[in-house]
Amino acid sequence: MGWEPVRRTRAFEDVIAQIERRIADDGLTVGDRLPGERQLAEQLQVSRASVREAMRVLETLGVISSQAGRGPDAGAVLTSRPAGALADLLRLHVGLSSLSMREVAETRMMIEQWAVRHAAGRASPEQLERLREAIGRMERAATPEEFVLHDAEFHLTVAGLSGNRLLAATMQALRVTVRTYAVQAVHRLGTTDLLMDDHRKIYEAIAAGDPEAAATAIAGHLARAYPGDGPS
Amino acid sequence: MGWEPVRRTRAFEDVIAQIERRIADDGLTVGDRLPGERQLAEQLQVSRASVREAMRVLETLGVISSQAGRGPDAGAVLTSRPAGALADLLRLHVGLSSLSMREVAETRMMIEQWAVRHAAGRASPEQLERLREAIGRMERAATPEEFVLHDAEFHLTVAGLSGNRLLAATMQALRVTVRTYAVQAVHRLGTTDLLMDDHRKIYEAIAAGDPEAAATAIAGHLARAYPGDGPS
DNA sequence: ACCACAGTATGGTCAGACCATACGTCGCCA
DNA sequence: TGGCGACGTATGGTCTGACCATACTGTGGT
Repeated sequence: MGWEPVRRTRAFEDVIAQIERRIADDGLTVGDRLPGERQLAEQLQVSRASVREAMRVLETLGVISSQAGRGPDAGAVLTSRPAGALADLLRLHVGLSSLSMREVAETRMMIEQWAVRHAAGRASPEQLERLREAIGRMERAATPEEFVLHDAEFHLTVAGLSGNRLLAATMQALRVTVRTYAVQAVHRLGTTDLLMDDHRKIYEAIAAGDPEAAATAIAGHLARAYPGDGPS
Repeated sequence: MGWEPVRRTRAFEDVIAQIERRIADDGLTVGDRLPGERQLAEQLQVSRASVREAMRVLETLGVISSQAGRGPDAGAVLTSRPAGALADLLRLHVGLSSLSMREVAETRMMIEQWAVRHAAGRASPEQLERLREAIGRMERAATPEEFVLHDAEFHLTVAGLSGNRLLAATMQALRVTVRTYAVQAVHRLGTTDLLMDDHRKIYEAIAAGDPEAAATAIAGHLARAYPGDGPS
């Protein structure tokens, strides 16, 4: 027969569901505060431990941020940090070998190609300026670590050109995940001249409004950076 | 001066870090069991509550799965379910309006275009067979809910063609997120004839090995499905 | 050989306590 | 009157110890 297993909901799942419902019904939004853990526990008729497990889940998903003490900033506040959650997710699954660096790098290629294709010729002067500044800082970088830092800034700005926060957050998480590899790869290359040329080509294609040239430049750059696992 | 705030790590964060280290060092992999909560608490010199908060985080990220009782399947077992974590993340952030359906739909378009471009002409006979079966089931679907179910099967198979588990998992999460919209949109359309034509075109382009035709077909299909927020 | 029952290890939940933190408030003193 | 220091208090963070529900494991009887 069509029997369904009794879906036992754990207390903390119920807490999450009710918080979610209040977000939808009461129109709670980023910046709003949730009731304290003790109050929430009493209102929902569960123990504080269950409330805390729910908080931990929501915090992991980048939806709340908790602060001890007293005052306007204390307690659990609704936030929006999907990138942190995605980064944790990628790090753990890569560590478990349930995702490979190849897949991560490939996803990155996809996002950046999409972003530059849709941004070529449409980037604002401020965005172009940010790209130029990042390139400038890369040129002046003294160490591989510093270079990678500004390289990340460049590529995150590129992802931001898509105007899509989900893609931007994913890109940020991907960068965090490959950061160690990136530093090692820059060390290995010795020089960053080739990478700098790539960045300039990418910038010019975007500024010139040539989608295919930008996509090609990105592809070449990432192919150089991930010869078998790489940086930037 | 370059003072950094003392980053006081919470107990459960330390637990996560140590579990992560053991995954890396001891080569733990999917299917392996973690020690029981009580034992872990004693070994790490923290309370069971802190261990449980760490477990909740890892479970949220799709890395472990807990089962009560006794025996080989009981306890916390390492798993790999990134899609569930991604779906939770999307649902909450869309609910908070920190992500829009437009961004979700756009991301979906990007993944599917990438997948078909890279799969055209390279899909295995089994994969093509799965696509044909999904189309067949869509044709025989009696209700919009049923149609959307098999439509999801088709599109997930398409995403799987990329050979990239991260993209496949993301696609799965995106589908879950737009599912309600999809059912409503099919109701609104009244007929599924146009959608069926789209699916056949996509299939043919993949089978024929024509990347650009496949990409165009996908784009047209999704444009039809998301006129302002849609299905399929 | 089979089966029923007690034992036991597991996660799930709860209650209550204490600590650390950071703001609010009150009152003292200049 | 203004400032400033001590105390009060609400917040999250942690711990302890207990009990429940679940599901295997072993044991003993038939």
